[in-house]
Amino acid sequence: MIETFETVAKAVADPNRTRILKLLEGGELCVCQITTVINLSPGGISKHLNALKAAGLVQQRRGGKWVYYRLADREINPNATQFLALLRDSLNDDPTVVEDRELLSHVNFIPLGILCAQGRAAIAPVVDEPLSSPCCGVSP
Amino acid sequence: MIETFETVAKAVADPNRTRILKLLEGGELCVCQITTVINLSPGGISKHLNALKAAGLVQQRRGGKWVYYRLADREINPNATQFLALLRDSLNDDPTVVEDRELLSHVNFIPLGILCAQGRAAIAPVVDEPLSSPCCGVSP
DNA sequence: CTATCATTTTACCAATTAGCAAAATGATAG
DNA sequence: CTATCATTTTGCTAATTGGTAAAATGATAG
Repeated sequence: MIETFETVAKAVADPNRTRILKLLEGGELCVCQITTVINLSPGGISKHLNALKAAGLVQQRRGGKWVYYRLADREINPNATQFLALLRDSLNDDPTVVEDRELLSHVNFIPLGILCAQGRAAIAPVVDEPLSSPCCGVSP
Repeated sequence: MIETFETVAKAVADPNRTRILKLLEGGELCVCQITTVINLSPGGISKHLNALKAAGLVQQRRGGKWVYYRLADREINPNATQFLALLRDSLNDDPTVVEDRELLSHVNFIPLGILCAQGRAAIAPVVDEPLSSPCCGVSP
């Protein structure tokens, strides 16, 4: 029992995993979408997702070619539910979380086929553009 | 910000530290009381307490020869407050936590001077006695 | 001021973990 | 069936962490 609690707390105690959980608060995502936003190797993301699943924090579903993850809705583990509730009220103003959400909003426009193939390159131009660079059509 | 959250979550994600926090829910305790119940080396306990303090989960107070720790009451860190609330509703039926509380109830009868000097030996006879050993005055 | 004693810090070891690259898996499309 | 492609698993390395023993600290009592 204390072991279960520990598993969940450990799963939450990693910044990349909390970032993933905060992303999933917006609804389910496929692995390559998560990978694009968090910017780790696919293997690394998969391992994190596995840790979250083992803790009962997320669930999986295959849809065609892709695997989608979402926050656990079925109550597998009461500890997990409580941690998810805590997390929902936390970090909403965290710069990294805000940035991830912003990036995700761009990612959402990209068809999965293209996104999975190209990864971050599919959105790179948007990413590197800071704010008000004098672009396209400003008078010489 | 996410770093603070991570610090708190990491602090909670260790079973010996959660045991300490659950003990402190009953009120402040001096280091040697905690050491006796958790049964780690003093150095180890001190390090755990330091991690909890760094996370804003506990506070310190010196009283004469001894240092007392308690759950953070001043709101140092909103994350910490939330985790403490979560923890208060968790693990209350956990065997280890229950056992720790039981042991603490015995420890509470022992003057600190004796407890700090003798450590677990001061309560050892109670600890090893299971339940109904045929003791003192049962007919031959 | 010195000795004592609770606590903290330090030095070190064993175990765990996050990360990547590359191989393995397993589903889909032809 | 075979090829492709998303995801997972598998070594492997570097870094972190929990534990102890022992030295250092710092307050108290004589």
